[in-house]
Amino acid sequence: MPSKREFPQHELSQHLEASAKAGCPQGGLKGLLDLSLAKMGLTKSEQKKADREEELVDLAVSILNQDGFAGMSLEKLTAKSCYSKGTIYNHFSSKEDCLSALCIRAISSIMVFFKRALEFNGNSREKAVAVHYAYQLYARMQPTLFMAVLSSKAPGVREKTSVERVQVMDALEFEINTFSDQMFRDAVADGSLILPAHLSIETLSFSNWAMSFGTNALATSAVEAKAVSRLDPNTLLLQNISILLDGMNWHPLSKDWDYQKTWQRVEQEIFADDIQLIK
Amino acid sequence: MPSKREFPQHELSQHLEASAKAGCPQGGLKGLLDLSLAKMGLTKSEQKKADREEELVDLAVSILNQDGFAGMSLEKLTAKSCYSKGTIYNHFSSKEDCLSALCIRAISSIMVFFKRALEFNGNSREKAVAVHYAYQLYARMQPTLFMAVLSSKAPGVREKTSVERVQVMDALEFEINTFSDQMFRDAVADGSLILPAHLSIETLSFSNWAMSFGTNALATSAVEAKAVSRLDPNTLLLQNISILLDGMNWHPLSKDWDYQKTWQRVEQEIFADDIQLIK
DNA sequence: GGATCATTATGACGAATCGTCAAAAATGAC
DNA sequence: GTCATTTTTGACGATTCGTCATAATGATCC
Repeated sequence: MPSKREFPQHELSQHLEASAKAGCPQGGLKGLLDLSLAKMGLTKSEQKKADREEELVDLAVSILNQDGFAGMSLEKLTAKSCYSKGTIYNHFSSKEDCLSALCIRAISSIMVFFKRALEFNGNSREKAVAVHYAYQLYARMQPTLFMAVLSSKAPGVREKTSVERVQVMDALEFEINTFSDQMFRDAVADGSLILPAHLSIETLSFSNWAMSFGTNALATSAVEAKAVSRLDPNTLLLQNISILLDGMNWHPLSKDWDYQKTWQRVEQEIFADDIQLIK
Repeated sequence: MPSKREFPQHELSQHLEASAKAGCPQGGLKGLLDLSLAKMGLTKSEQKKADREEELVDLAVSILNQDGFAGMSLEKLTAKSCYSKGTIYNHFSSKEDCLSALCIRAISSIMVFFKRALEFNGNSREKAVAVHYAYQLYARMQPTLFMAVLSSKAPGVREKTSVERVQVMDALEFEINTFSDQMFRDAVADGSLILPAHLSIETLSFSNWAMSFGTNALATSAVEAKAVSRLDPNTLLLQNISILLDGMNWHPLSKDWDYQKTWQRVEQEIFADDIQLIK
């Protein structure tokens, strides 16, 4: 479920989008896509609806980036789109439902990043490092969206999300989960990681996630805090992950390998284009 | 800044508080406290205001626990208190300011827990484990409040918080930060922890925080998620922390010491009363 | 084309919340 | 008791939420 255009607001659309009613009818190259997309059981009207939802989520992302989490409202989305409130509520059953749609977009994008990271040419631990790089990169590119994913887990949000969307979210979570587990399975398979006593693949996979999430969340939210600002943001995650993976005894250990170098290689070889957008 | 009564909603006040206008005048044992409290430069009216703010934060916590994060509103707080909207806004300059007050309450409580945990009788790493236990215990006792602390770091919230409160928050953060650093300094001092190459006290302290926060945040928010539910919630944090501290080479390593036992001892010897409230 | 029915879009509406402010009440000084 | 200062009050306009009767659009059949 990769999205067509992911980070428009970093380029030039900031101002374009601000002038209301952007991206309304514009049936430009849609026609070309119709053939390829309509092939799996989607009627023309369903396809139209899906396209519009894509547009609306794009708009919602731009509102989120502009006005922050609390500033996001379906009222604004209505104003910014060329549709009326009723139509908006036809797509999103509630504000929370819209938030969940944003999260689905975010998780999908992260998954795409992860798969790209996995293409890094290196040993199993280096690949894991590459995936962490991807996670951190996304958190820096889309800080608000990154944090919003957590909010969407709150009970109040989940309750007000349409059942279909909850299913999609759960499916995505399962996918990303399986992906993470597989990294560890691969490492065990190639002998670079030997399962410590009493620890399962699932436990290692989760601790790996918890550390990465915790580091990115704190780095994103608490940039003004001394605890974070006193450290180097570029290598924060790498250092934390290195300690953790050393603790798992995942070879080669950080004392025997220059993961700083790996980190830089990932940046240059896989995400050179994306890192440009930040700077 | 310890709060007078911390976890009222777990006992019996759920229903009591629901019936509106709770805890209004009730000048019960206030008189007794006046003497001791009024000693540092607080006029009588300032003291009165501080007392009322304490009451209001109590009420706000109960609303938060009842209606969740999004359901919290100063309108409800007004209705539940015996004051009018103007008075409420006299205490909290905005909804976000009130949220920050809640976070100050939360962080203060966590700090109290930490100090209690530090009294655990054991080696330096066991003390660290005890502090993690305290953190996890608070997250379980006050899940919404625990997550709210993160939200209060968002720029939109910080901007709308009164300057004095921001100062208090920063001071608290510094205190908790210093506390964490000190644990590592002590460990280095007694020889159980030797600083790994190129890693500072600050880095270790932060990675320790990131792991604990990440684990607790995910365990709190994603309880329904497979990635978390498939694991044992009681030992989740201990396992993650054990891997991390092993990675730091903090002795005794987990293979040489039964930290599971330590974990249980902390529960029984330090937090026996509090763990009762959860079960 | 035109009649008929189904689907979708619209925006007015009531309710909840936000934050403000002029007027009323309380407090305190003399 | 009087006056000045501080505090409290609740009515108010603005914003947002989500709903729903009505209008517009589109599909189908004659």
